[in-house]
Amino acid sequence: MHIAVSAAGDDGVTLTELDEAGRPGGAPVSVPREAFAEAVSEREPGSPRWVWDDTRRWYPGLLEAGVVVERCVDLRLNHVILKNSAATADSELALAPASAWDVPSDWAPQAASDALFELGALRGRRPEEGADPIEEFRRQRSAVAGSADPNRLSLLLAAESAGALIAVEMEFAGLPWSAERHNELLEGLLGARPHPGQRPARMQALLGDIRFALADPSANPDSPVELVKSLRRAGIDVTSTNKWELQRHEHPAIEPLLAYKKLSRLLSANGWNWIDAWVNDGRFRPVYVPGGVVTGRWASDGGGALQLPHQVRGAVVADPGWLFVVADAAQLEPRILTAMSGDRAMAAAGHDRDLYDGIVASGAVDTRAHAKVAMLGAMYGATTGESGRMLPKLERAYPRAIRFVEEAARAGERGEVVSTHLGRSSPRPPVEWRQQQDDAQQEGADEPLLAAAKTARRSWGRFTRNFVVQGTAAEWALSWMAGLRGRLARLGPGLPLAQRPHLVFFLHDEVMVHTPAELADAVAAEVRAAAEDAGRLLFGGLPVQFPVTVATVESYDQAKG
DNA sequence: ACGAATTGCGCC
DNA sequence: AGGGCGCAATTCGT
Repeated sequence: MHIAVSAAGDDGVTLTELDEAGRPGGAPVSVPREAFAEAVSEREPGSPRWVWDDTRRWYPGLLEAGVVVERCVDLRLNHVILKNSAATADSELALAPASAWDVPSDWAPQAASDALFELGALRGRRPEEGADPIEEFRRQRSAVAGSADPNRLSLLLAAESAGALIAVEMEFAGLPWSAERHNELLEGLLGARPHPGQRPARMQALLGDIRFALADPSANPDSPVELVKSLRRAGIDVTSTNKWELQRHEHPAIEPLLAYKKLSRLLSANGWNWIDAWVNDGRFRPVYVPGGVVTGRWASDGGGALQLPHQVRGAVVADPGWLFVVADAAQLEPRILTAMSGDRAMAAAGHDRDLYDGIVASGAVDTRAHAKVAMLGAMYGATTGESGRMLPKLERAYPRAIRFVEEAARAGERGEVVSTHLGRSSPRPPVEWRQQQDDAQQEGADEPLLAAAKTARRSWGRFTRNFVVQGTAAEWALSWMAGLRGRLARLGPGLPLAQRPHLVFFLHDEVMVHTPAELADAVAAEVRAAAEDAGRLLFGGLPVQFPVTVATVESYDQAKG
């Protein structure tokens, strides 16, 4: 059963039962905002699917009232998918002009301070006209029903909506974070916390080494422009200060300089200021943004949640009596490519073992490192270097897989749209791109113009090449996590989220569950089972495995990393 | 002086 | 001539 949730006046909520096609069934029921959570929890035993415009708008309040929602339809996220999908291109929804449903969520993130939250409540609330959730739900059901493969799209929409629930739940629970342990890690690497504007001792010492090695007492590694000048004066022929270029040179200044930059990065991105800004009551609460990346990956807003450096992962510490179950999907993207392309040779290479080892065992390349760089290159569109050299070997052994990504690249170069397995489609190239290609076709187009157009064409091809793999991997990961979420709920039936195993972190192909220690083994089993489910859901009977590595740990740095 | 763009690097 | 991001600090542009 579906129940639509919509705002009624300033401070009420209307609940309307809907049938499968999205038509209203019984009479709508209006309740005051204060009674909303209770009204939802009363319905829970029958587990309806809650249909609402924006999970971030409705769900935080429910969680605070102790209500965990089992299933939902996030109309805004699903709208974006259907609006862009090639599978629903001729639907009423896709053909309609832009509306309130095309505007990104502006509901105040839960992580905002109270003061900001109050401010957000006063402004930034869009008018509701043209945004009737019941009407939108009907349009979405109709678009899916009229597509060539409603099952795949339905799965995608369900997974995306489950992700929206999980994102809010992870913000609600927070990632357990020991500020004390973090401080110890920083002190070990940098020295004691300095006064504002001062360098930590370890960086100050390295600065001395750099200046000595360059024979330049005023060298300033914090300024790329000045640093390039200093390096060139010392006879080091660089044009930029990035790590890649610096590493190629042999000079006593290079090593301390790279060490300095590494520490400088740690200090500015995840140093003491970061702790002050982001850790409260032993929890790090970033804002996750489902669907924040065009490929369907999540993005995050604030705190750099999806870029936590390995250096500080030791500060992610489970509560006393609790543990983390950390799991990641092994070689996810190559396996996704294997399944999408139906490459049986590659499926065999990855059967019951590390896929890269299997590629070596097949004789295609000589080392695991070569297999890995060649596969990544194939999926990213590398043409030069080691990766480019390995590619022909890979293509001889696995022609179907390699041709699959090549096809996606050629389509992009022609300006076409490509789609993931479940039907999320790539954006069309920007109008300037189209214009540039057209200009290059004109008679008398000069050489620089032709070259620039070709560069842009290849670049868009690399994007579409990667889109199909990265996007389908995101679909698998969402399905995995959504299934795991349901399984975790059954490990602690009726318990509030924070008192039973719950997800606390998600990083593209990796999940982390915070669990009472005695349930850790059960959680690990659910993680594996959910991964098997995800493979079956997306690819049915194809003989492609999606193994996961699972570690039960007290702190994040103990997971393989 | 200020906002926009760039650089550099962290994650997958 | 290698895909997708977010963030801080520097540098550019007006």
